[in-house]
Amino acid sequence: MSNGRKRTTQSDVARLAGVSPAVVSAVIRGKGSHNIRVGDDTRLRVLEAMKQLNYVPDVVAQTLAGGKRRIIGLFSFEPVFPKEQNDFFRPFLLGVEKAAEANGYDLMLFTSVPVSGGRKRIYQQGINRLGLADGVILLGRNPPIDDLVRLEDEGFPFVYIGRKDAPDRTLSYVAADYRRATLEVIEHLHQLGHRRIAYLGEPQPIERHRDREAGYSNALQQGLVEANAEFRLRLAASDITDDVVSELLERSISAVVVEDIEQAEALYAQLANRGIAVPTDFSIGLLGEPDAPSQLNLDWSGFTIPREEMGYQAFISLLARLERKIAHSATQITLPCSFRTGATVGPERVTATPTYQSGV
Amino acid sequence: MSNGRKRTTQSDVARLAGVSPAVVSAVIRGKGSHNIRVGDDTRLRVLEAMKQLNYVPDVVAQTLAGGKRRIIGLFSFEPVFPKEQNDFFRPFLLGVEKAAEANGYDLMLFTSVPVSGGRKRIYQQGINRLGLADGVILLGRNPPIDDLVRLEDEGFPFVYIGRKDAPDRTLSYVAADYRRATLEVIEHLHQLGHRRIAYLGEPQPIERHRDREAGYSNALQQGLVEANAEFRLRLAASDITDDVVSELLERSISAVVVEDIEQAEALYAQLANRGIAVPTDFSIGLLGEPDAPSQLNLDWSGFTIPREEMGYQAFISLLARLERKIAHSATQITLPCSFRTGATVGPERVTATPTYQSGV
DNA sequence: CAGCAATGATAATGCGCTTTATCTTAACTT
DNA sequence: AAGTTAAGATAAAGCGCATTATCATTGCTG
Repeated sequence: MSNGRKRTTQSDVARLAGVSPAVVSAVIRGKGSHNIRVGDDTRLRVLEAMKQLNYVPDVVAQTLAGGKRRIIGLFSFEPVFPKEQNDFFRPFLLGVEKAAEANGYDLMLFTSVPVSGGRKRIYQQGINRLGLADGVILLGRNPPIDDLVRLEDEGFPFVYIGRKDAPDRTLSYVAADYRRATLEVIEHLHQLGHRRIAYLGEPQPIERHRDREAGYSNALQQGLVEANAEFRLRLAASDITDDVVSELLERSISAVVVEDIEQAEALYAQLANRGIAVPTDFSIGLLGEPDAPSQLNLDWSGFTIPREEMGYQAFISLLARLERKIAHSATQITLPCSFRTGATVGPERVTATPTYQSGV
Repeated sequence: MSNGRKRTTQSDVARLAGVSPAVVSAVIRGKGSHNIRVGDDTRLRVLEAMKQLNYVPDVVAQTLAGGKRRIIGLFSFEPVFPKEQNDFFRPFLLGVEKAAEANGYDLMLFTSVPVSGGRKRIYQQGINRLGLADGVILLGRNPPIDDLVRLEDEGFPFVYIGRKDAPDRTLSYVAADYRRATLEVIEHLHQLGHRRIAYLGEPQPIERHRDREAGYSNALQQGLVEANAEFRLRLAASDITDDVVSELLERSISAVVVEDIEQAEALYAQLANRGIAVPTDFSIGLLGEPDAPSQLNLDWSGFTIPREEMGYQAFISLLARLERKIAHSATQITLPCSFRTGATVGPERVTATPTYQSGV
């Protein structure tokens, strides 16, 4: 049907039913939209003919003629079905899938993408295959910003899952509120008595890291962290040595909030080397949730990213954009994370810098 | 581009480049197939015009006009990105994705499918949306066979992941060799001295269950299981009561091979109730691997299903079918499973029916 | 210099469907 | 009875592209 022998077409049906092709089309599309009226008996005759010929409308032709495809593309700059435990992306996709299903859309996974310099790209010698979809949801930690800019300039509707900024453009995205979530983690530490809290992050911060650090800045502004305790570190996990611990102790730091699980684990290990126990002697707040398989398998205190919800909202947001037919109108949505207590944060243990009466 | 304002078309490019639309088409398609020749300078002019207009070919139109779609559909009768731990399907999809990527195909996830009676269906009032794809890979434990039959009769190319039989039809599929794998599990039990081995399966067996049972039958034929020990049970997990254990003991059964994890766990629990330890006193071979989150979290002896490989092969097989343009030519592929030892199978403990000298 | 093959390009047709403009009757108005 | 409206259907124009048949040059052979 789709290959090999000739397809059964609308005209075949029309001929058999003794009507014009337009009527067949009208029968298929049902009432509304078109101004073709079909009598009940005629409709039945057409349906009968369709059945008899085993007729299946050609979606491609329908699409070309009609416009709406009801297809949303899904483009990931990383493998869509990751093999590793690392399930970071799955919840996003689940959310998208649910939204698609709820709205009667199909999903197109663009896997035939060109790779240049080890990175997936949207454009292949100036051509993007995304065109088959009405719009596309983008995904992945480190997209080539050029591609996004170009896509935006073309007016192709897309929504990024995760915050993405581009120079002189306002991109649409659905992001998690890392700033607020970071603030909450610090508030929690504050409630437990911590006043001297340091920040430990990726050496090469991008949007999602900067958002977290902004939360730390907010905490400073609000006095949740003592001003003279402000201490920001940007180190790769492998650079978190014993010296770092020394420095933290010298500064009387009692808690650290950490961007990434790898760094958190490295810090934990170095503390352990010194015989410093978490959370008894020292607290670590993870600014997120462990996504890579944790060797230590600790119950980290931190927050949960609403991944599935983000996927869902990305779809909805894209749909809204499509339906309003406003090509250039960015929507930026930020969803709250959920703070969750774990076993790596405890009450401050009054040591070098007693700020209070020692309570319980 | 795809919505709102007019699309940039080939004619636009042609006009700007001062050539006919056919030339633009030829430039896009590259050498071969068509008999249109384009001079180098002309080609450059066209490419320049394309770039300038930000032209993106319409895949739909390309397709309708006869070009290859390079799209393989993926239709699952169950959610594609399952929320639960139950990751049964993911490896299949991973395999398919890899194959698609390797062959420059895109994947179309059909999620906008109609649901009738709680089951996903391909046909929606006689219409299937699958037509956009060149062919489709089907997936899911309990498809409505009617849909498969109809799809097959239509000549729409598809491959099922998992064995599927339909009356009077030969369907294409990629399956795991459950029969052979079951036989291997029993051989292993045999080597450990077990001679009286029972079979425990689903109350409503379908292909994949029957294949396993066929392995048990083979084992009987080969004398791996004593003829008078033949004992086949088909019970839901909830029906596996203490009576079942009694019956097994009465028959001097020393090992059971079990189709499904749920039943295996139920049996394990009932044995434990009686104080019968696995694998010391009794052995259980699981005919597969635990897919649902196991409460017991046991290290089951059983076999591994080559899921990713199945996905990959399904794609390759479909491709072969498409390229040969043979609509009706089923390909059935069976891939071997890997036996793996776990902690639920041990040497037979000579009890009621001592067949040997009691060894170690 | 006639004859022929490449080379470079065009016009026109059609893929299968949707939709707009149009047409024909039959059924109501006043 | 003339005029209007609604119902039922059709013809025809694309949607954006690929392809086939065709044409105009130019270069080359003997």
